Amino acid sequence: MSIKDVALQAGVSMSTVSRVFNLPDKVNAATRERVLQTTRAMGYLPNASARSLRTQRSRVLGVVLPTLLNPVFAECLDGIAQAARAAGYAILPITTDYELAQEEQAVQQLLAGNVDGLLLAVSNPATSSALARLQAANLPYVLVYNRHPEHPCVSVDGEQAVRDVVARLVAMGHRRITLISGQLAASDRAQQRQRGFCAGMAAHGLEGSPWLEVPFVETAVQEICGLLQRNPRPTALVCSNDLIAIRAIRAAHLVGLRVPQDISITGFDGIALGEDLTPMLSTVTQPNAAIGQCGVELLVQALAAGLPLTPSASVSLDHAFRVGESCAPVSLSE
Amino acid sequence: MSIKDVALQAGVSMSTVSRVFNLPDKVNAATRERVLQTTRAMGYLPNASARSLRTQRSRVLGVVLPTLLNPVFAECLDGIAQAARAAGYAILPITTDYELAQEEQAVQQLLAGNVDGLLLAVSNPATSSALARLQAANLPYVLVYNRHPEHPCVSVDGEQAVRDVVARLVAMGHRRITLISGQLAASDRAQQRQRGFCAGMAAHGLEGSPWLEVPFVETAVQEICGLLQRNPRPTALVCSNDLIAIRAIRAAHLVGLRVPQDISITGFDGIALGEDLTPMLSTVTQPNAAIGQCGVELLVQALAAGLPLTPSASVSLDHAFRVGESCAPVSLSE
DNA sequence: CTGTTAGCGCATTCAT
DNA sequence: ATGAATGCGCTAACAG
Repeated sequence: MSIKDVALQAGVSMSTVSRVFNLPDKVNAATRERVLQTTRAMGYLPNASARSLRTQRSRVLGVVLPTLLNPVFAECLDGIAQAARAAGYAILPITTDYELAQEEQAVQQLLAGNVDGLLLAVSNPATSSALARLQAANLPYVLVYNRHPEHPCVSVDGEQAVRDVVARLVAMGHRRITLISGQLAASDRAQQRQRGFCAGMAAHGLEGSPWLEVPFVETAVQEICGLLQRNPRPTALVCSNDLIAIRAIRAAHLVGLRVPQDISITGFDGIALGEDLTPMLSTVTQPNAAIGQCGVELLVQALAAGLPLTPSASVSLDHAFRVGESCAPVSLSE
Repeated sequence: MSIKDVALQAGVSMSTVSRVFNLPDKVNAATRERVLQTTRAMGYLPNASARSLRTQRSRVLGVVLPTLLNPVFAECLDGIAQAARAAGYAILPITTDYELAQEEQAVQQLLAGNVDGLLLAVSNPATSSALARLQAANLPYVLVYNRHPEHPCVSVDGEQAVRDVVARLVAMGHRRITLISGQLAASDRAQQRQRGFCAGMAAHGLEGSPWLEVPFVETAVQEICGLLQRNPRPTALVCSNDLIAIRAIRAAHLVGLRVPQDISITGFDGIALGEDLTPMLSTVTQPNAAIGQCGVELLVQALAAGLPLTPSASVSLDHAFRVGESCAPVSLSE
């Protein structure tokens, strides 16, 4: 059923019906009421495709994220959804599983889909061909979580955050600290955090310490168990995200170590669940929902202004350290 | 840039360009190559709005879920995304936060958005006005997680599952078993599980046992702490989902009870994370991704056949009990 | 195998 | 304040 049917039924022209929806002030109050009555009675809904075809805008924001199985991104998407709804935009989220091919495909699909703008978290802004394509299309976009001087980004300073974590652990007496990182190639966040770790260790004359890369969640626990059974074992693990930290806690228990008495473990991301675990996760918290909200706001602003977003619009949000229960001073017996 | 520009550039008609994309066999191989060359060179992408306006199909499936902050639904959405992609469909997910008004709005938006079909998890299929609207629109849809004889559903038998859980606990010697439920009004799943609990208790002559409703996650830990400090306290908690179970474990620790030595705790849903917790969550596992996949397959089938989905297409998938570490026989001292 | 044409549903001139 | 006419980009007859 189309606007035409409504017009016929209400005894007005198509234009009038259209105006009722788009420029309600421009139509006589009585007529407007009659039309609205009719549309309700008929259950009429304006066709989104036709509308965007005609106006060249869709009031839809595309969202590209690695995965929703990591609560970080689910929380961020939640923030995006809220802010978008508040601004009168719908969202069209696509996940990429950290795969470049899917990143590209997602951007392609979104470009063809008439979205008005894009929020995305890519693996690596410096090398992303998806981003290049986006810029070529001249569509407003903003990166979330990524940091790069040539793109508009909403993020936190992960490098500094991890440096601080190391300092905190050192202050607790830890010396043998190991970084457990996800696949370093998979994201600039992992690299950022690794840099922070190295810098933090170096700052305390501990630069010799190694790190462990656990590319797949499935085998993470096992690999960490291996690490913990070496001699001497680390007294603290700095995990590059919360999901890894949870696995590290698991691994510690499996090899008979108590957290935090025998080993300290920190995470990164601040997923909500971490707060209800036992031991409560000590972790760097990012404002995940706010990152999404901020991204949407920047985008909507740019759309309203009709201007593309520049790197100078980038925002660095504050992180914090949640003092949980998974860290403790190194025990005297060490 | 439109199909027209490509046609001009390639020296063919619009129809030919269109056919290259839609009926490639129907066009001369040489011409096809030339056109493809041109489209690539120009960076042309077919406009999705125009296409769906013209064809009255979008190859998009709408998805309505309560929230993605609960990993159950994130896992399900992941399954949906995979299956949809495999079938050549895109997805358009919307969350409702368990609110009826948002459910309705979501369906409305999706109906206007030219989706070809819908997957949804509603609060209550029996009373959902969103569902009624959907049926009126004659758009194929399938419910996930919900169970109702008058709708096509993909779900597990939550009632039976909880009965089995109760039987399991009773076999371990537990008598004082309490159900910790989310907001019962918020979903038919919660009600289903509660029925299973009552039935299971009754089957063992324990019908007098009460349950605790914890409507908000924020206060759940506190409320459960209160429950655990009563005298006599329950020796086992049956939680109506995994997120509640995790909070229950937290609560137990806060009041000084060991899990499972002092109290047994079970969950429901089988979120992936539960397997890496310490203690590993003992819980009813649902095949969350498979539920989504199955829903998509049913929907795609129906779309291919051009027929709406009937309640008789409903599928009940198997659940299982994951024997974790959060349950133990009631201790002798009890 | 390819081109011409019409129209999907809507918003927007321009006219009245 | 309202109506008639046009075209957004595309696909599907139909014609050749």
